[in-house]
Amino acid sequence: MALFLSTTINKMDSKCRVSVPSNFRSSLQKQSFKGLIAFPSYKGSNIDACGIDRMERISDDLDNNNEYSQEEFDLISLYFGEAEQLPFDKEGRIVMPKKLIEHAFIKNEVLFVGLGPTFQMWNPERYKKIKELTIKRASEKKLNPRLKPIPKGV
Amino acid sequence: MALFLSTTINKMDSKCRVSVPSNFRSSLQKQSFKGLIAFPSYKGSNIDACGIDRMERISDDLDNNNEYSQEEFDLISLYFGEAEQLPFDKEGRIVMPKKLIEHAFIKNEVLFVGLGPTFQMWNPERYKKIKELTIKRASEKKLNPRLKPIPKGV
DNA sequence: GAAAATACCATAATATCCCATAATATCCCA
DNA sequence: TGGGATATTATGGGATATTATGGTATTTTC
Repeated sequence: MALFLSTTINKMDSKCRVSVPSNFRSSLQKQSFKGLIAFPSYKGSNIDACGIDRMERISDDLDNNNEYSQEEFDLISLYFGEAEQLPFDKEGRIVMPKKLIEHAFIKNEVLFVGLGPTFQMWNPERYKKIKELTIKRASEKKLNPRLKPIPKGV
Repeated sequence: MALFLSTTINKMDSKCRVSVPSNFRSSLQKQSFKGLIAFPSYKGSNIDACGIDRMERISDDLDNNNEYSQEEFDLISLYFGEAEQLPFDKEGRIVMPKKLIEHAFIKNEVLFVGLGPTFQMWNPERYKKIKELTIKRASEKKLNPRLKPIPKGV
């Protein structure tokens, strides 16, 4: 499974083309669909994305696992409906659909943020603000930013 | 699981390349990603690092564990965005990203400090100062410097 | 046929590879 | 155990490949 890390800012041109960072691309290129799956985040004004592998797994899980509640099932279904399948061009770029551009207030720069199995795309300034807010809230609640339950054997 | 021990100082060249100490390298080379994961320490001006194995476990844990609060999840997510995946070149060097160089005030030397399952990278002079301060504080509080029983699994 | 979408080509900047070398560490066998 | 022979490091620099980013041409779509 892919592991997306680090952040990169790339430019979006007049045709709404954006180069996907090469380190993200390398794992996406290995998958059955050469590109990425993107959908508007329901939590905020950013775009959630991942490779097709993850979507296939979620789909299989949804099909075989009866532990989902009706609400969960409906929510996931919504995701599938709003998901966009964005193929790479020869240069490793994707074309940003208008819906996503509007949802995330993308101007001419896109910030890619790795989140492990998934990643996000942001308007860089918006990301900065949200990040600062997250840190502020965490320090107010005195959350320990250390990765908590250390996984077995580590 | 990797066990990083001892300290080494290596030079960073004009291309920001640093040779990773061979004893660290040998265990990192065995992992699925030939290189290391590095991120700015939240505690101070140094760099925390480990192998991909550790990150994969943390990522899986985050993906499958529902016991995190939203704040915790958001905060940990920030880490993934700040983490850098640094591959070895043929000679066993990594290229230090500008962000990390700035965070840790790296000049032309990098100090590698083994911490068991992880390790750190420092500006050597800064490390020396912090180390002296730590010892001073410990002696003031009359802490017993003997190693306590090592926690299971670490 | 006009507009939109896609493929194709060009290029500077950057990152990576590949080779060279000196210093150090390791081996090996008398 | 000594000490020469061999291998491995750490480090440097030039050559090569890759990236990100334009623009132009060609194909679709309606």
